[in-house]
Formats: sequence, C-alpha cells, structure tokens
Amino acid sequence: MYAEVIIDIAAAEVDRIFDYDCGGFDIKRGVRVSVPFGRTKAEGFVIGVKEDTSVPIEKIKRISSVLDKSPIITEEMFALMDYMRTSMHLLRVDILRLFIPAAMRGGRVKELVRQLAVLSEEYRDRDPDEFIRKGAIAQRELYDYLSIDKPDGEYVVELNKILSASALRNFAERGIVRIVDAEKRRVPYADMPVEEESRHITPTEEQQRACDAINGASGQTFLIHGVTGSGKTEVYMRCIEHVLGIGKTAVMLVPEISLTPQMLRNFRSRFGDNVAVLHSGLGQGEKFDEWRKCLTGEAKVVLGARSAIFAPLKNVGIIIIDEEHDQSYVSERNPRYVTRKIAEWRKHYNNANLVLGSATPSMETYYEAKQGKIALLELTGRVNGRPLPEVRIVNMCKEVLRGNRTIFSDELTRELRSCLSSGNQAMLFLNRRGYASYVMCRMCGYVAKCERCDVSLVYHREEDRLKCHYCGNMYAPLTECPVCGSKFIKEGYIGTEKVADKLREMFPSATVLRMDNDSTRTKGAHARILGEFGAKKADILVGTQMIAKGHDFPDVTLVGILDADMSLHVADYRSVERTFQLTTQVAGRAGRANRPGKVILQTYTPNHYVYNYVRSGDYKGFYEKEINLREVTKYPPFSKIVRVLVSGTDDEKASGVLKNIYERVKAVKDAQPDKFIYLAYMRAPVKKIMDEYRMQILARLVPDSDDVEDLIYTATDECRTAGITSYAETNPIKLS
DNA sequence: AGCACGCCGACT
DNA sequence: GTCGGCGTGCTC
Repeated sequence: MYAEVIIDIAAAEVDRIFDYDCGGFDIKRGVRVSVPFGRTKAEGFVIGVKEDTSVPIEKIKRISSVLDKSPIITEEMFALMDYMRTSMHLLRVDILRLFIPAAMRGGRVKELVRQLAVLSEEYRDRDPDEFIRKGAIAQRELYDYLSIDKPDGEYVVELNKILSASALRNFAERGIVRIVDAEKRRVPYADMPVEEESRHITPTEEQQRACDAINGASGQTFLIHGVTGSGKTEVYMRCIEHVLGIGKTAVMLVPEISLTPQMLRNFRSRFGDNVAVLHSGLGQGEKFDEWRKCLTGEAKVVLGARSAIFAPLKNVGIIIIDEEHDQSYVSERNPRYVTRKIAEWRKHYNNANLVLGSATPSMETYYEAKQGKIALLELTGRVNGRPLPEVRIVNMCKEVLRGNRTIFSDELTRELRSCLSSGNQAMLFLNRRGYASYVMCRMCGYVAKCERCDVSLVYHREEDRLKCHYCGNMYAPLTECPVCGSKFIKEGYIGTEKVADKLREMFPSATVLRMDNDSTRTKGAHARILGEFGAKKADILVGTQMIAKGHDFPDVTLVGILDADMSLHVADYRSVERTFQLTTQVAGRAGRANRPGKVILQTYTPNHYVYNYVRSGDYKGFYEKEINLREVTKYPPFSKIVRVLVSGTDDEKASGVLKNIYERVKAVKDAQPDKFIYLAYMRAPVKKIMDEYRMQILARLVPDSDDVEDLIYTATDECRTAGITSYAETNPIKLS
C-alpha cells in the first residue's frame, strides 16, 4: 500500500503529492505521518491511500510513524481543500494548516491525560454501610460525592483539592474506585460566571418571523439587518437551538471573540458544554482541546473568530456571521481567504443555512439582498428600548477660525465636563495611534522617514521614540533637523496617546484609559482595559477602532468622534462606506434606555453626505446614495477589482516579474477587451516596506469575469521566481 | 523549508 | 594549495 502525502513544509516547490510505502502501518486518509524527506525528517498529511504507484520503486521510502490514531481531516475538509486550491490558488499545505490548530504541528501539544477516579460498578448500588466503617467520615463523604455528584467520575487532582486523599487511596486499593487514564479537556474561561438562564424571553414578532424564515429553509443565505440592540443574538441562538434539535451542528462567527465575553456567556448558559470557543486569544492547549471537541462531536456549537469557519464539525446545519461587514473576516496574510466564500461553500456542502447579520451591512451584501440573491430580514425594533443617540456634527473649520487649534471643539469640551460632573463615562474615538503622526522641520520641510519603509515616522511619547508603523523600527526622537540643523520641529496630527495626555491636563481629577495597538500588546490587555472601564475604574476611554467593538457600557452617555474624516479621505472606493460603518458603530456605544446618549462628531467636511445619514441613523438612505455612486463609477458590486502585488529587495527583478505578469494579463485583455474596465501597472502607494520594493497591477473587471480573474491568478502563480513575493487578490480591503 | 553539491576569493 | 562564500536543485 502506498500513501499520498503532502509534506508539511510551506513552499510551492514541495506542495505536491509524495508517495510513501505504508510499510505495515494501517494508514487512513486524513492522518498525519512522520516521514523521511530528502536528507531530513518531516511531517506530512496523508491525503490518499492506494495500491499502486507510478513513482519508480527505488525512489519510494517508508513512513516512519503514524501521528494520529484516527483521521484529523474530515472528508468535508478534503473537498473544501480542492475548492480553495482551484478557486483561490492556495497551496495545499497552507490550506491543511488552516484546518488544524497550529500547535498540533511538531507534536507540541497533545491530549492532556489525567487520572480519573470512577466508582466501580459493583459498588455503585450497594449499601455503603456494608463496606464503610461507621467512623470513616472522609470515606463516606468521598463515596457520596462520587455516587451522587460525579457518577461519571472525577479527576484525581480535583478530588484531592476538596476531599481526603487517603480515603481515595483506600478505595482504590480495595477496588471500590477504579483509577483510569482519561483525556482531560482544558476549558477556556472555565471560571467565568454563567449568565442567568435567558430562554424564557419571548421573542418579538419580528424576531419570531426571522427565526421562522430561517428555520423553515435549508441551503439558503439570509441577511439580518438590524441595529445594535435589535435582538439579533436572540435570533441566532434560537436558530442554533433549532438545528441542534434536528441533530445538526452550528458555527457562529464574531469579529473578535476575545472582546465579547458577553456572547460566550450567553452561549454557555444556553448551550452548556455543547459550546466550543475558538479564537487567537486562547492558549495553545486550550485551542487544541476546543478543536478536538469539535472533531469528536463533543461540541455541537462552535463560537469563534474568522478561522473558526474551518472548525471540524460534522453535519453543519447553520453558519452565522455576525457583523458581516467587519474587515476581520478577510484574511490579509497568506493564506488569503474571504470567510464569506468559505461559509457559502460549507453551506452548500451541508445544505445548511448561512445567516449574515449587521447593523451596517457591506454594500455588496445589501445589494445581493436587494437583488433577491439572498433573503433579507429586517429587525427594526429595539429590544432594550435604547433610543437612537443624538448625533451632533461639529464643524472643525469654524473652531480653527475661532482660534481653537486643539483637537477638542468647544462643544465637546463642554459636553465632556458636564458628562464627568454628572458621574457618567465618555468614550473618545480617534483612529490614529501614537502621539504625533509625523514630525517635520519648520525651516526646510524635512519629514522623518523610516529607513526601510516608504512611510513617515510616528512619535510615541511613552517610549520617547519615533516608530515605523509598518516594520516596527524605532528611531531617536528629533530635537533638531538632521538636514538644516534647525530646532523648530513641528508635530503632525495628534494621536490617541496625545489625546489621553491632553485629557489628563484638562480634567485632572478624571481617570483616562487608552486602548490601541500599543496599549494592548500583552495577552489579555484588551479584556483588562475593557473590564476596568466597565467597572467604572475610569471616566474616559480613548481609543482607536478597537473601542468600537466589544462590551456595552451602560454608563457611557457621551461619545466623541475626534476626526471622523480620517477614514473618509483614504483613496479607496470603500472609504465612504467604511466611514459610515465606523462612525455608526462608535456612535452606537452611547446611551441607554434611562440615560440618553450624545455623540459629538467632529469633521472638517460637515457637508459630506455621509454625516447626514450617520446623524439620522439612516442605513437605507445611505445605501441608496452610495450604491448609485458605485454603479455610475463602476466599482464593486458593479465590477471586480483584481490586484497583483509584487515585492522584493531587488527593485529591477521585482519590476521584471511585474512586467511579465502584466504582459500576460494584457494579452488576456486584448483577447477579451469587453471584460476589462481598467488595467494598469504602477508602484504601490507605499513604495517600500522592510526594504522590499512594492509594485502592483490593478485590473477592474466586469462582474461576470471569473475566467479572467482566474487567468490573472494563474499568470501570477506562473511568473513567480525566487526572492520575489507576489500574490493576486480580489476586491482588496486596503490598497496600500 | 532544509540540505548538499558546486564553482570562485582570502587565508595557515 | 585549502576553507568557505551562498547560487541552484532536489526531496516520494
């Protein structure tokens, strides 16, 4: 017998099938093996077993050992691998690695085996007085505990914490208790308090209608459009209950689970041990165990971030993507994939339903719903009775004219003061981290730049360093201009760090917390900062878009959006959409039923149409306006943008590769000119990152052009050379 | 990804 | 004369 093996080395040259002699091992498709490879050893995935091989017999080597008792890759995942390979041009190893927890490779994490004490059968229903002496209280306690509280047994370590170890030893010697080796699962958030049972909530008519529509369908995609607090989560949970009831399983995706322990609490209370959690915040052992629970069928529901779409659940009945517009659903590192596409595939494979939920759906998704390609469910009511916050648009140009050069408008300062004095909390949002976005010489105009990247440096006060946000390199702060020697150094746009400093100056008695990439470097920092703010240990929370997601804070009555225009002026067709989504989401943090919230939105372009729709919370109005623009300008969903990015330290070599790809794409265009709206090559907006020169091909294709898209991907694959990285992507999230 | 083979510069 | 630079080629 021969095994077809994919070697666990991420390189295109070895991403092929290697045949190995099974050598007496009982090899099944889906297990991992250890094999001799070249002059070394390697791990590999068995993707097939066969009787004969076409490889010359003298080349064949034997498998050295089998790493899994049973397959860890399911048949569904093998089929998914084929789809991802052909349609997304990914390497088999990269795909297989997505399917298993990283810690499994190299045998770093294993099942945790612990001793389990179980009451022996023959003693189970007997009268304990027959074999436990009257005075042996400890033994009696142990017997009662094991027979009543833990009929399935309890781990010895746990027993020893609460009961007599000598009584246990005595029982084990007498055979009253059997000690067996058992797999013990590491349970994340085991000590988390469980939410009160919430099943008795009666759904609103709208919620019920949504549930009925979803539960009555199969193989369909739905979009639930509903504002924050419209009760989407309740609909999700009811739909999951329904699929569990018919013996199927459920996948629930959220943008960043470590930020929403609330969701997990709800799920634990509703579905108990049936829930597995999967996200990057887990320890390696925890992640491995949660994943195994999915594979073995111990878990029926998986709650997780993007990568949980690959959870090895069998017989999936429903897939839910909450906050479907969120960018975190698109993987930007290789392997690049779009969660929605994987979800659609799994939906189809399992004849399951796919539910997308958002208060601000992406243009593409809402357009699909409008076109009738997916079903639209609207939740208009507000379950918790929270009113729409009042959004006030503040014209910052007027502040400048009035001589206010700070980032705080008079109105915001006034509102902050009254918010704090009435004992409430405020959140300030600024999507720019650091202290000053750039530093510049006032005399000669010199701007400090990174040596390895084509970007200006950001001053960070905590470290007192200039930092490159692309490569992380640090430089000494500027005290004088290195070009002209002038001491007049100007600080550019204010960042979160400086905002926090200014606030401490303005409101000395207030406690200010900051949440951005820099203050959340360490594990668990997200949860800590949000926890502190939630516990009212701080009055003001300043942060980047990180603070837009996550907890609800009942005492937040004021939200300040310091520079709403930041995302608006990015040269990207999605910038207006993103601004609407981001500001709406941030604004939604303000106010509760009993305390109405206020949002101060500061902008230099107060007349831009997006802010009108943000103020009135009018998603549909915004959609209509924006979709018209997209149609006229021929941007997605009315076209498809394919971008090829080539980079390398050797500028000329990289350009050579780029031109090769371009020539091939150009030939496609000449053959099918009507498929192209636009085609050009150029340097990337950020010309250099980490000493690698970057350049790109941009193609805009008509919607019905999957064949051309595939040809571009293929051209990219075939022009790949050593020392140059290149990849193609469709409708990229960011075009830097 | 590793690792070895292989053909040109500065050293005991 | 040799040690060693890392270019390129292969791995069932």
